Amino acid sequence: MNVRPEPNTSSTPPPRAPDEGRAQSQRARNLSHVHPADVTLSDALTALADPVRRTIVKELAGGPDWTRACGTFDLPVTKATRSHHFAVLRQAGVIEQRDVGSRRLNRLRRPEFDAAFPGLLDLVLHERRASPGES
Amino acid sequence: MNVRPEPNTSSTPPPRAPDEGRAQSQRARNLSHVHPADVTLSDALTALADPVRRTIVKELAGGPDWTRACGTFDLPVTKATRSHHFAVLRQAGVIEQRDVGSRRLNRLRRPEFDAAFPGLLDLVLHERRASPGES
DNA sequence: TAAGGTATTCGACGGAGGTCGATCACCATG
DNA sequence: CATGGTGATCGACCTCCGTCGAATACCTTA
Repeated sequence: MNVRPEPNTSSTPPPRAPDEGRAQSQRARNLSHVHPADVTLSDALTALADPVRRTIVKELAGGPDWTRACGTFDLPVTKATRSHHFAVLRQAGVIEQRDVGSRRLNRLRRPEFDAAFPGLLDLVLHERRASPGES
Repeated sequence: MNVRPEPNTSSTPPPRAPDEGRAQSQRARNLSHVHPADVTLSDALTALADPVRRTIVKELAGGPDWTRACGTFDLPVTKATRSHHFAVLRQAGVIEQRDVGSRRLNRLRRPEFDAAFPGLLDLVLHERRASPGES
């Protein structure tokens, strides 16, 4: 699980917290990212094999970058599980996160992830419905 | 886990057991296949998330169809586990199997699986090495 | 400072799945 | 028929991981 300097790969200029120029907060310091290029195929497939995580990815692709906080997703799990899934997606290079105020905004790493695993995200985004299986 | 009539989708004419025209043996009757079109994305991703199964897929792609029996693969697991993995790949629509004599020959369902999950097999076949991580 | 909202962390639980040895079924030879 | 080879099945074990409640940390607003 490598961690990169993480240059600004965003397609849209990300919003900033009010206290812009100050030192990183402890919360932001704990936010470690992994670049898709450093992710194994095992980790990528495992991350996207979970239906809850695929729901997150699909909802995230439905809107602009940096507009969805973790709590705004419609998921059939509690806060703790939700937080776990976001961490897995982040460590698998699928999403990028940034703290703004008390919320944590998300972005789907479309171009970088596509470069590392061509077609994989498309497969997820073209999926009819999640797995649980009712119409 | 649907089971289809399974028409002959092979690219190469598959070999036949010596007793060609006879009734299906019990062994062949237990061999149930699932067409990739009937496989969920969850099952496809889960099947290919395992390093042992990806090794099978890659070895299978390295030679012609219907030339590799289950026992001819170089896998770090016992017979029982090996048999389990082949069953998972079969139920996920990744491979097709056919009994010839006392052996069970395999075929990678390249065109059908590609049609159902474009790019997914390519991702696996282009993977540098399996996950365990030593060169 | 207090209160409320957002999100992570911790510890525990339970189920799913990868693994194995042993056994069994089937096929092909002597 | 007996033997050996191939592969599936069974039962058990164990680890991983998805899940949760509770506690904690951080931010914002009053």
